[in-house]
Amino acid sequence: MTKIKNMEEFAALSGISRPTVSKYFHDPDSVRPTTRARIEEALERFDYRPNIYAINQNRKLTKNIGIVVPYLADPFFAEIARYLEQSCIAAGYRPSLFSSHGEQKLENEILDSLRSLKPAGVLLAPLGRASDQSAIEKFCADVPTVLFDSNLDGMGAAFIGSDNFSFVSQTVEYMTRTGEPPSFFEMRTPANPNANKRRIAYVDVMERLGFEPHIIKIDGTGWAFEEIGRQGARKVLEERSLRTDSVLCSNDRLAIGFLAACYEQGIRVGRKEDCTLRLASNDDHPFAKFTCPSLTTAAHDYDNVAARSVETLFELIESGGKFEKRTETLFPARLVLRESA
Amino acid sequence: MTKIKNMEEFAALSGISRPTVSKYFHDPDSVRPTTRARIEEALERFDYRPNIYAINQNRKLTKNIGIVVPYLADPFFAEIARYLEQSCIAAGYRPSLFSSHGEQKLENEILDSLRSLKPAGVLLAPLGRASDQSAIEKFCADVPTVLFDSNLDGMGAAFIGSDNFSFVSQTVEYMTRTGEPPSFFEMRTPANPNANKRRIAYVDVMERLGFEPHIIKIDGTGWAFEEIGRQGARKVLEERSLRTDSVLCSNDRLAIGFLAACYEQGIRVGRKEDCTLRLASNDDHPFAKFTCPSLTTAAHDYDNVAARSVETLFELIESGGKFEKRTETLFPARLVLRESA
DNA sequence: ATAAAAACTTTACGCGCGTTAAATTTAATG
DNA sequence: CATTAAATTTAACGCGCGTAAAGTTTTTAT
Repeated sequence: MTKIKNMEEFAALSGISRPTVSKYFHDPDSVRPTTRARIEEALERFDYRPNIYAINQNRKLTKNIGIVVPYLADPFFAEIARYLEQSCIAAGYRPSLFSSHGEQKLENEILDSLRSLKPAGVLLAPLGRASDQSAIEKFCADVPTVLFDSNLDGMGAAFIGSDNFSFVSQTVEYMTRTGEPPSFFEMRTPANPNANKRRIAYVDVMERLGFEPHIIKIDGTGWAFEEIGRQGARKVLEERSLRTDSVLCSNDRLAIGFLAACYEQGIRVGRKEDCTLRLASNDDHPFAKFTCPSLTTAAHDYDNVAARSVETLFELIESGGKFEKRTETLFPARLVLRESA
Repeated sequence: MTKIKNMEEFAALSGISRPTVSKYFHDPDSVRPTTRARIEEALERFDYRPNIYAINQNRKLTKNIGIVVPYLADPFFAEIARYLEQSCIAAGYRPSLFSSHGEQKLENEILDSLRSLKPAGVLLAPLGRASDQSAIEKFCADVPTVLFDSNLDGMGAAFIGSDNFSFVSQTVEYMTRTGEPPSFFEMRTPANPNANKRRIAYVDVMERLGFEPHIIKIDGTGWAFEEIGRQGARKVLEERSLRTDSVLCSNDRLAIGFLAACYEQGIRVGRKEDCTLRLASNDDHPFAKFTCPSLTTAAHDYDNVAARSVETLFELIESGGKFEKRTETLFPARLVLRESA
């Protein structure tokens, strides 16, 4: 089988002129069906692919899409990234995946290198508090960007995420309905803006239900939430400073640490008779099913968040990179009842 | 500040000729220090970056490196990918990360799209049994590739991974020394070749120590190991077909499922007096620290596997993409004693 | 059948940079 | 200061493809 060097050669072999072949690769539907058939026939015989670099050099708009998540070692982001990737591919784009690994420096570097990729658009889940706001603002001014998961005021052309109020109200109401109203367990300085919204929602819901909110703030920085949660829970349990027999964690990864601490101290968690503590949480982390006991939690609407994010990005790209006004789309949570509460 | 369009313009502004500027970007040390200083000064003032696509169009060897892992939702691979990424960046390369998400079709597509990226080299952790061997073989013939984590006979220029024998012998010996010799718990048709090596090592070590091996094979396919492990453990526990009070799982993700099943059934796991089962495993998964009880396991030498992988790839690239002969490098495990055994 | 529209071919230029060869400048050496 | 070696400049070509203009063929509509 002959090795094809370039489109010229391939065009000759397929019996179609190069400009038409070029047009075909840009959009197969833009050529006559008979022409298309001939090209695709040749494609089967010769296995030619246009040179990516040459293609993108002259196109104002590449077919690249950048996907940036704050922390890929968190399976939650790995899952959502997977969905985003595949949606992009299905729509004929080339996604590239990046993780900021929790570091501002890295997030900035990624945005920098993304810029030179000249992407058609970017799906960005920012670090949050740790983000370099001005860097992100500048980036969004140059590149059509849709924010997801973690909102930064006014940045990007749109935001798609989960409705933290829905998360917390469902978990709080459930716990209140079936037992004592929960305390709220969170990091003192959370990395993610969702955490702040959840705290506010907790206070709000508790007051609405006529209970006094009780917030437990634990120390620790970084993205090792499980360890932070465990240390914090140990301290709380040892000091016996827990005022309630039910706790709502800000997120599942903290809860995983909390459960580990309980297990260490022989505290049985769950709603069975021999249990002294009920624990619920938010996110429905992929591992929440396998904790001991399994974790009652409010689940993200993964599929909708991901689907709407890419849809929005595609709309943005088609509108030339700008929306009339920034929109924020929030999807409600789904309560997942398991053993822990 | 002026917007710079191309290298011509930037060269003019910096007062250096374009070919020299080009040389600088290829290797800053290849120009005279005074020249370098002038370029870098201009770089500060004007913030210009060469167009990636134009750069790579004419270079036989790009500065791209592909990193492919079988399943990114497994934090183990996310962690190792992070290390690999950063090593590549430090060496002046541009890594791009891909996950096969456990699917052969996707792995093939990744290799295809990687080909058109014309990477200087690729770090590939293949799916294993599910891989399309001939596709990978062809790919490795065209692109300098180093395999890691999961070995495929004769493929790639080198393999770097962990010594499964070291893993299993340490866990088996420890369990034997401190209690009953363990049964071995694994999937009937494991996705990963390491699993086979571990089974063989188990049999080998048991016989060497004078014990009869006992292997429990459970059903299930795919990459949802935790769920497979739980289902399998449930069955074993319900049928009371466990012949020993100690079990060695082929990998941590299965063990996580096993522990969940034990918890459900009220079986206490650990080496304390009230425990009826000891469970150990292999991999030292990022979550192994947070299971209940925490998991005794054999840890990969993450850092060395990752470091050696990139080192080897760089050597490969410098040798022009071919080694005299294929090498296999295996790093021993480190036993991590926790609560489960 | 004829006119108009649509698709295709031919020709040719440009993108931004790699790269090479010859001419020139600068630095290093004795 | 003269001699060499090394670095830089100038000039020019090519990479593979996008794309535009003008001419030709095919399809669709009347």
